[in-house]
Amino acid sequence: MSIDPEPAPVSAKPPVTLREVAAAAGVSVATASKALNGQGRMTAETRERIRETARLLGFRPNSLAQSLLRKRSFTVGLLTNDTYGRFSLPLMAGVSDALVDKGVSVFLCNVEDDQRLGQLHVEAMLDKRVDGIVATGKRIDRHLPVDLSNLRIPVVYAFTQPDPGAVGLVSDDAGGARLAVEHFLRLGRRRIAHVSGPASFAVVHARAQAWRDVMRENSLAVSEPLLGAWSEAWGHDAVEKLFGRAGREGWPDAVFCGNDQIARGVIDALRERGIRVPDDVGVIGFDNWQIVAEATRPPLTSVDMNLSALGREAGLALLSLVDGQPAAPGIRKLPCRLVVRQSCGGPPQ
Amino acid sequence: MSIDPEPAPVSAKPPVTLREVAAAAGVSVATASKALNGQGRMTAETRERIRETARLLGFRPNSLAQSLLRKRSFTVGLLTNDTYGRFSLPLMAGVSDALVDKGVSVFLCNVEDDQRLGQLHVEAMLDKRVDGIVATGKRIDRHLPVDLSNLRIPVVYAFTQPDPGAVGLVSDDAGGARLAVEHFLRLGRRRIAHVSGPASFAVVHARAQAWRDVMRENSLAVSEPLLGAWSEAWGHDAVEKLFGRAGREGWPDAVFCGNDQIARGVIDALRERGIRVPDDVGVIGFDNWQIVAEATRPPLTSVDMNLSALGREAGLALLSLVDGQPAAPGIRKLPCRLVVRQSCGGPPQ
DNA sequence: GCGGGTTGGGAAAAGGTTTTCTCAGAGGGA
DNA sequence: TCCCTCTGAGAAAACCTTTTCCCAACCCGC
Repeated sequence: MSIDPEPAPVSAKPPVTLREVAAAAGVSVATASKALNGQGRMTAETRERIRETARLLGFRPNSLAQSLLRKRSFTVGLLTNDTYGRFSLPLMAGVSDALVDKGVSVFLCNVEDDQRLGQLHVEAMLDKRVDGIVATGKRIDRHLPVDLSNLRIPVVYAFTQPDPGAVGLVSDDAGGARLAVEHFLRLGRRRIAHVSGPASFAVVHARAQAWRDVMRENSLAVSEPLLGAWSEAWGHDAVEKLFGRAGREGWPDAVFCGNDQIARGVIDALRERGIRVPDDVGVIGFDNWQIVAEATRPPLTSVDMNLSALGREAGLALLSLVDGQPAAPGIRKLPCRLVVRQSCGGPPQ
Repeated sequence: MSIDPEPAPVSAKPPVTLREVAAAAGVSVATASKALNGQGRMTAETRERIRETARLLGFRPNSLAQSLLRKRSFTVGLLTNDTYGRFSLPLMAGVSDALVDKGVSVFLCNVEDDQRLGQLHVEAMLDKRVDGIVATGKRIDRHLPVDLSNLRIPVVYAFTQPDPGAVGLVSDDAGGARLAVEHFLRLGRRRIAHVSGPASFAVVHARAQAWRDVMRENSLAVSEPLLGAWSEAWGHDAVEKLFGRAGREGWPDAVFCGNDQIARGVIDALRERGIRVPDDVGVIGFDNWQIVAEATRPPLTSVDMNLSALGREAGLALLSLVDGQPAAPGIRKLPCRLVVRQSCGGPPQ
């Protein structure tokens, strides 16, 4: 009876190293390295032989060793406090997409609103020598619960409040609002109301101001915006306020909403009152939260903040910072786009 | 006139190394390393002095160097194809939370449904010597578009179809469905209908079967489940099918829905017909998608799959695999929980 | 035949840490 | 005094790759 050999863990053989490639090709590691990186001088034949050997052996350079030497790890950290992910996820996907092609990987760091967690993540990333950090959040007027101001590495802020002097990317909320209101105007609507979220949000004011501006530019009467919550329930209440009065002559013929949930509430409340959308009243939302916008009856026209493009831009901006290109500090605003569905009358011809 | 010195890039001084700590403390790097790691033998006084020096200098060991030596990078990869993130995000947050405390960071890899992207991400992770991979998806009966079967490193599948022989974690859909149906029964409902998503989803059958089982165990008549789409619109249609017939004696007194969107559609359609929820008909959803569940009128009781707990478990399972603990292959099901709101009559006392 | 340039390739250091081995000195027993 | 054992600490190898420097051989023209 023989003792069984140690049962091999599933394919546990270690990765092949440059040294093994060199040995197999009968050259030194230095030559092997140069052959694979297109550096140094050697006969084309030697270079090709080494390359072929590496290919055959399935050699892949150890990124850790490379990073140690180059002082560049080809990783970045992505900080977020948006657990729910409605805004973060497209953003994160955009960052990751922009970077994966350049061989840069992204550490996911969910810091909630927890100082300790933030600290923990930042230290872990620093220890792992990330080349830079993208900080994202769920609103652009709040800081993440971490201090990124004195790091050795570049930081880009996307959809969250940047430190002074840092690079920040946000969506152009005012521009997005203009898109919506001007769309209404092109369709011939004139009495355009605005229903939005809590006054504590900076975006609420930015969007309301743009709405006001466009109305005034077109010499239209402008009332106070209705500010409440980011909820369907508030959409219902707002309809009561707007359409509760007897006599339909004062009723709006369009409602521009601060987000899609409010718009959903508005549309449902209008239907319950027998007011037709879009025939009697047009509705436009904000966020273009697809699953909500497509479930309203009729489907909701909405402003899209292009968050994955924002993420991509943030990733690229960080990369150029890492490469040492100076970037203009300050906040850069990226344009929104209007996604036309059926809640404000057919698209203009 | 003197030439200005090179303007220092913002705090560009490199991190302090062990060598510097050793020099400052007047010992060798070997001794310094041992002092900080609690290894080796030296006077308590020496150890303390070195520690103090390191603290003063803000020394943090270079994780890359450590990883290179220990053949353990304290990073794992997180693969997902759920860009929208409704399921992925809590899962991902769970994985990350479980691991950050152990000093393990998580690479975010969004592979969409793109083979090439999957390949790219997997190779990047392998190059960076991740210790293991968590694969997650948006449904448990589909593979990710990557082959993880012959990797050198352990893989755990969470909420996606595992390779045969691998470790997989999913929610207990049947158990979740039982929770819902049994809740109805406790409240005295007897004619419980089931409206769910497309028959192409495995979970649809698992949930429907559990519904059927509970009904039969309680000697209740069971009809065919209504299978359609995962949408509000289908919820409306299903109500037409269930409640369209004249004569309310055959009407259900409860509807168990395959997800929250269907439930939302059902509730809205019932209200439009003047059927009261929960007085006439109770409704329970699935997924506990908070933002939907809380916006229905009345707020929706729903089955929660505990996805962040699932993520946590997946992270821990991967870690023990990485540590060499053998794990039983196969699929482990984690319990769901019922979140009671107001759509099926007051919570049982 | 010889100096100078070129060509192909290797040796070695560097990056930061951990770990094993070695060693000098101190202390103790005979 | 001699031998042995401990104790505290350092030297060096190892992890894997890149890059700089160096060297031997060859070719050319004179």
